[in-house]
Amino acid sequence: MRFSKLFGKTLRQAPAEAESVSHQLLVRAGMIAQEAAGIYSYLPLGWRVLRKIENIIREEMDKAGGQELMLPILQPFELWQQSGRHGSFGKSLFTLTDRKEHTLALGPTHEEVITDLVHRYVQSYRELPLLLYQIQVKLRDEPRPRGGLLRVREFIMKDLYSFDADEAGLDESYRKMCQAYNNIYSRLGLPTLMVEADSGAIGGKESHEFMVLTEDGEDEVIYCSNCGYAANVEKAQFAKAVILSEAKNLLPLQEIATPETETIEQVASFVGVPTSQTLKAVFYFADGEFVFVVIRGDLDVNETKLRNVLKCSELRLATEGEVSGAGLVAGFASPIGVKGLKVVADDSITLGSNFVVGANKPGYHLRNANFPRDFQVDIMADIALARAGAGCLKCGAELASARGIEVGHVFKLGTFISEKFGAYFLDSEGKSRPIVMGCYGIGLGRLLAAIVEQSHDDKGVIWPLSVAPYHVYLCPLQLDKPAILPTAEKIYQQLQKEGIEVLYDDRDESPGVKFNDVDLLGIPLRLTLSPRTLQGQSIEAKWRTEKKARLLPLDNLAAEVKQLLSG
RNA sequence: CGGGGUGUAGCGCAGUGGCUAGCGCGCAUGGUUUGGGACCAUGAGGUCGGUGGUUCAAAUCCACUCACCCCGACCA
Repeated sequence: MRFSKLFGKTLRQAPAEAESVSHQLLVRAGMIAQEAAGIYSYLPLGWRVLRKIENIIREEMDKAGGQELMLPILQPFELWQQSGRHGSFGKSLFTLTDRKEHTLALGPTHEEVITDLVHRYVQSYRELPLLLYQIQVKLRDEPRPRGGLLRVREFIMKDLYSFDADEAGLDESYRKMCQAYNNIYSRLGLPTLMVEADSGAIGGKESHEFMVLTEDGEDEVIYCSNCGYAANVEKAQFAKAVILSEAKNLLPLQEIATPETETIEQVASFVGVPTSQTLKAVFYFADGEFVFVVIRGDLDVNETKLRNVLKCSELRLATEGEVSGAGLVAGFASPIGVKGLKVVADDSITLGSNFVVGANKPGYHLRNANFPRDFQVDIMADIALARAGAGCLKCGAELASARGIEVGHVFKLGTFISEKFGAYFLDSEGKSRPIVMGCYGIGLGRLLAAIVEQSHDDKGVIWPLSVAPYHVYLCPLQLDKPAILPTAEKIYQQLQKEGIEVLYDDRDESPGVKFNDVDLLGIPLRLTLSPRTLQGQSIEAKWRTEKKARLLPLDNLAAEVKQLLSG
């Protein structure tokens, strides 16, 4: 490719709205351009990178036994009613109305379509297992697109769906996919961490995410460097310390005046106990129902866990008005004596005794509250948020925290979707059983952005060879000097003839401009031809990742370059 | 949806009521340059996000509205 003909120019300054490193660099390099919030065009260079990522993914999916197909983006809304997931996807589901006033959804994912498809074709266990995948555009009306390509509303995603006869088959498909994912990340030069995850709106049981650890990641990962336990904070479990009160026995309830103590910290220090000796009350609205949540004072509520135990789709904190409307006194609320409200407790309230709780009247708390002596709960579960410093549930070592970009997510779906769509098969004994499903997604654009986030310097992007838009940047200097241009042209032809991907900078620009552009674009190997090098019948070769250059003889250059690229 | 911010040339920005809206980069033409974002000259490029209002006069003041960004909520 001749640089002079390339569509998309490099920019010295990134647009003001670009905040994340990958967003800035990709825009400055002329690889992507924003059209609207969370909607981007890929320019030729960016598209080349994306297609390379796509091909690597495709190769690994095929190697794992996947079969590629193409599914519709326009989907009958009825499919979503049939699966019941229109509720869990909620407003993220784009919908439109056709001329016959029929509602269609723009596919945010394709479990519905593929299960509906598979149920019409698969009738026997002999046809299983089946691994089907697609690489195509998905649309989600995200509440807040952000970070350039990191979170968008229109994106290209590889999604593979596995169909197995039983749980053991699913386990095998799941294992294969995890292996394929690790192959993909390794070919992309992207270190990832596999973490336990919540399955969210997709649904299902076991689920893992693949995280690229970086400070600007939007997810938080809790991990144990001793035993290797790692989980998204949404899912992370931890060992809750057992708190022993000074008194060994359960003491009688005692009301105490606690003026102007609204927060747990104020209450604890006023009464003279640690926060772990108190109980905290938090109020939510879950699908329109008021919920009273109680948790030990030193812990916080994990809203994802709470959502899961409540099996609700919409969850938010209750407003002050709703709290007082429920007959509660904010800041002094108490689980003791509540009537007619759903009470959810974290199991930490059983790991201690003689707690301080609100008295449900302003300015007063109660000492020595004990469960279940003094109050009852409707649901007791782990709904606590893990934090760095807590103990690992598996080995007891101290947990740590890091931020990450989610570049892959795999789910064991089970049979809930196949049952809804009547995707049953006959097993070897002639018995009808639902197909056991899994799904495995990778966002290509996010992957591209994650590579940049994780591989760049102050000059620009540093592409790994496997996805670089071009492998070689051919850079003649002083084009008006004798023999420079003809020699460069000849080299360009030779390299192309040998199948080397070369970006030929035929522009009449100063050396500084060219060098800065190639660094920004992140092309791995730079070949510089100047009167100086030409005098010795040589050309200078320099890797993007290295400071030092070396001279290569001009004759047999293509072979030399090939050697360098393969080595 | 709550909080904060920004909309002036392709990009970055200046311009707090005054008549012809500027600067840098980029772009075009000519010339001089050439190993890390050269220089000179000339030039093209603007419904100042939109609508309505106040005023003799609005990029500038007021109201409404739209778009985009950040934090939170939410979300693979």
